[in-house]
Amino acid sequence: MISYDHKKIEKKWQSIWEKTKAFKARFPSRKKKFYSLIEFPYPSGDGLHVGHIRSNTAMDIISRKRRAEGYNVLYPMGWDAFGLPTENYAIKTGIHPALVTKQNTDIFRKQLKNLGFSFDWDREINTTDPKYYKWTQWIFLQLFKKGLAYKATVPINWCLNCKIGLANEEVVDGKCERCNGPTEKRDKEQWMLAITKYAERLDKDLDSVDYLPRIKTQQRNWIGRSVGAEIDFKIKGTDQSLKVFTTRADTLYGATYLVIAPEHKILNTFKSRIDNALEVGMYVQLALNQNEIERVAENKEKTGVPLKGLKAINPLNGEELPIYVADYVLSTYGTGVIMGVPAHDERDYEFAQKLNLPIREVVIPNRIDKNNPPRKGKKIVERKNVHAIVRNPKNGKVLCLKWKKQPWITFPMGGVEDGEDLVEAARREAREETGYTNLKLVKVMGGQARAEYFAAHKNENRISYTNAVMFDLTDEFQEGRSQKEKDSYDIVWLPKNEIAYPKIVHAELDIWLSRWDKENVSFVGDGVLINSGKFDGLDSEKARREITEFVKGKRVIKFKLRDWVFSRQRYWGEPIPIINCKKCGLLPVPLKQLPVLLPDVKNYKPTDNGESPLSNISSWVNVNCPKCKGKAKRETDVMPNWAGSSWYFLRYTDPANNKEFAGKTALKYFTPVDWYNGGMEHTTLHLLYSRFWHKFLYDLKLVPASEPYKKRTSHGLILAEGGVKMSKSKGNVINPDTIVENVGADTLRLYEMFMGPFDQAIAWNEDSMIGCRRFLERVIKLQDQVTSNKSQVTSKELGILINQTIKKVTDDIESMRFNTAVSALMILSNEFEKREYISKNEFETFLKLLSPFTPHISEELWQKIGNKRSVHLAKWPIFDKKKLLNEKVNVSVSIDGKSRGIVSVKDNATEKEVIDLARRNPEIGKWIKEHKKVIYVKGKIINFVTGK
RNA sequence: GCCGGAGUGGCGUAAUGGUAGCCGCGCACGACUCAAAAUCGUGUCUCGCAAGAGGUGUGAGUUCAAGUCUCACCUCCGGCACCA
Repeated sequence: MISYDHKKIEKKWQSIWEKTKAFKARFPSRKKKFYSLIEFPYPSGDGLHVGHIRSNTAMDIISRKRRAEGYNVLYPMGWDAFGLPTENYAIKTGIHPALVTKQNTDIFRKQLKNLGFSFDWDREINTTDPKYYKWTQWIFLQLFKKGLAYKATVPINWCLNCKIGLANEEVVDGKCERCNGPTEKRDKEQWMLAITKYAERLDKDLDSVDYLPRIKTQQRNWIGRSVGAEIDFKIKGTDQSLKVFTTRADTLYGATYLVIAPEHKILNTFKSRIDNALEVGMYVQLALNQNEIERVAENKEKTGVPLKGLKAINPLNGEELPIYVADYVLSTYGTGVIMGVPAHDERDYEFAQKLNLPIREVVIPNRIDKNNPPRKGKKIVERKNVHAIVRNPKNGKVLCLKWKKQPWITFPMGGVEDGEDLVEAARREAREETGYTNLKLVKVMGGQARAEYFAAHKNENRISYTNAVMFDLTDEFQEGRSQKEKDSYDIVWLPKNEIAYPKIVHAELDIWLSRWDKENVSFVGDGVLINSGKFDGLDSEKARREITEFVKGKRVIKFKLRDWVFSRQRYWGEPIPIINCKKCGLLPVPLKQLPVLLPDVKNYKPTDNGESPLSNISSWVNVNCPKCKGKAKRETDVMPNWAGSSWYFLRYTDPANNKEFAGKTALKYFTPVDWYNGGMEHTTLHLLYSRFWHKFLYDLKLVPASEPYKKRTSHGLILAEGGVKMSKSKGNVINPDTIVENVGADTLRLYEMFMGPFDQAIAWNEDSMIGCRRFLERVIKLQDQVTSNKSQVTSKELGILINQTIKKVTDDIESMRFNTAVSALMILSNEFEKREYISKNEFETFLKLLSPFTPHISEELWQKIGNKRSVHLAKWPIFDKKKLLNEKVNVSVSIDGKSRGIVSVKDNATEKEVIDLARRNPEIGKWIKEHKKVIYVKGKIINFVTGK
């Protein structure tokens, strides 16, 4: 009986790998490189948890596979150790954050080593190491010298608990991301990084990288690129104008007012001309005093006041428009002025409703009939129509006409005469066509819809402008219908869920459906212009161009992305290497003096006035100006913890360099990162920030590629049992140590890969893990069956299964379908178990495929069956394309798509052979009677179609 | 509201448009055992004694054939959210 002593095996191999430096990335090297990366952890006091391991194991598998494929792999690890939890712990305990960091990283390192990850530990880095942050500071100074790091007084998010300024990204639902406490807006002088200067490239270059689509989408949403126009509206009686940013220049005829943000400067410039300046002033005061939470409060009603005495001129038609100030317009986006188009913007609609402003529809949706599209060269006739949508409130069914001569179902409908009332026209059509007369008006379903189609009976193309009117039946009384109507169609009542295209043939149907249950709201989509003078009939896209040009507007691109607030009034971060001299201004610390070291302090608490604790250390703060040698002060703000992680992957390529952040040749060889896996939560912060820094360094010609990561993938969260997030406060965090102790690292790794699709969130379930442990125990037992006796070599079928498994595991690892790769290995192992003997060769192939998942046990067995060199030096197996399929295949026999059994045939069997075989099989043959048609897909299925 | 993603046994999940439920957990029965655990074997979607019928969130559609493709809807998860 062979036992599985995981502790002994895992310890043994971990120490051998460490001694032999088995996973060292060589440099220089003639081999092709592969750089695989995972996010370096923040070494919190809680230690590693099982969530970390999912990403680590996945990239470990890929790294090990790449090595077996002959690559020189760089798979590094380090510590992102600056940050608030450590600092808060220091405040509480008085222990120096550096010491806390040291303790925590020691724990993390040990935990990671116990899991057998193939990191190159010689390249370990730590962002809090002065030898590292020297270069973080150096890069900051390059940004400063290029004008991309600047100081500005900005309203920042201020956390009342942490007493710290937060970036927009660190505020979640108006609350501090870390402590969940309330935040408010405060004006403060802050260091900023001009990431917006790179917005266009950060957006566009996403085309050139291989990121998961959802990652790209999320970044694009965050960057928020939108193309629009800036259009000047003259202020009546002055030589000044208001610049409006809009993405909907096509709706310019529908503008019925302008709105400016409360911060807008014309409020001061034209104060004397505003008749109700007092009222306006009070409104603005109120708006500016709101904090973030109040301003974004849900369902907040729109408010605003007019600027009496000021009028703007619509440049398109010369119309005079009132000007309002309202807090729903943001000063920080666009120009801080919008044109109000209530018919085509929901917010404007809401505002207009509230303040009784006119609503003018200028764009209507357009549909081209799929069944009868317009034909070329036919004359075009325009018509005005109405659809009557009649519901029976008793059963929710809808009144329809089933046409006798056409395969149509329609609503009651007809033309509308000029000047005829819509509702009356709809009533008339319903009565004439169906006989129902007792109808209660529910609503007119929004504005018109336009449709283009070919009217065959008149041989002409039509453009229809249709309104829909909705009624409820008050009773089921029905008048008689004319014979003509009776001959034309039957009356049918259809349930709501059957009101769908193409059963109902109206091209406009989707428009009515979208308005079915909604109150009258504005139409915000693109369509065709009406009520727009000479632009009538143009589609939105064309109209945007032509109208913008006509009013001499400028095409502009705007972004939601804002510059990055880079200051923190804290201790545990990289000091910003700037000296402030009253005479000479802001100066960079001379390069020779880098790094600016963090001084020792007694108290890590921020000061009461919100300054960094560093500001209390006069011996550190007071320096001589590097230029005039006069008295000057150091900058006391430190960097956010996103700083160190914005370039750490570059440092791994050359971690000990003390002349540069990394040597050119090492960078050239190792970067860009080939494959970066990490959490979705970093998509809009770390991932975007590091792309920005990297592009900046690329512009300075300091890195060889414009994008840092060729490929980015993401793992799903591991949740606690019950599907909730793991968190310390809930006490449901699973620590890997006990699992490694009880069942071993290999089992834990295997289970995390097997538990479900890698990219999906999944709940931890310790009971299921036992299956992975059992599998490994059975794999160990297989060694007894291994024979090197050639005459006992196993069957052809097994050879095919092995070949299929090589292909499956190889492909699945590449696409991160680890769960199915493990499943394939289990299937092969089950097959092995059934046999008396397994050839050494076959078992070796199996071990090689298994080794990236469970490296310790694979090494052990590899050695046991007589190999001297490590399994990680063995070549990755290659499958033989010709040996993937059996000669005999199972063909499924079905009658009318219903499966009735299988027959086993040669893979190239003809249809006739298969039919014969199927007929002869009594279980299947009894089903095969008359059939009109046979569908035979070689090697897969044969289907008899009876045509019933 | 907008943008992503997902809905399949008791559970985690698997299925190039071609026998739905592979692999694993759990459960049941059997073997081993004085007994239990472990291990091994057999079975395990639902209804039905059976023959058979039904079945992948709902409703339509395309197809010889739909978990898979199309349209509409419902539910859940993630992200964004007055960005004009």
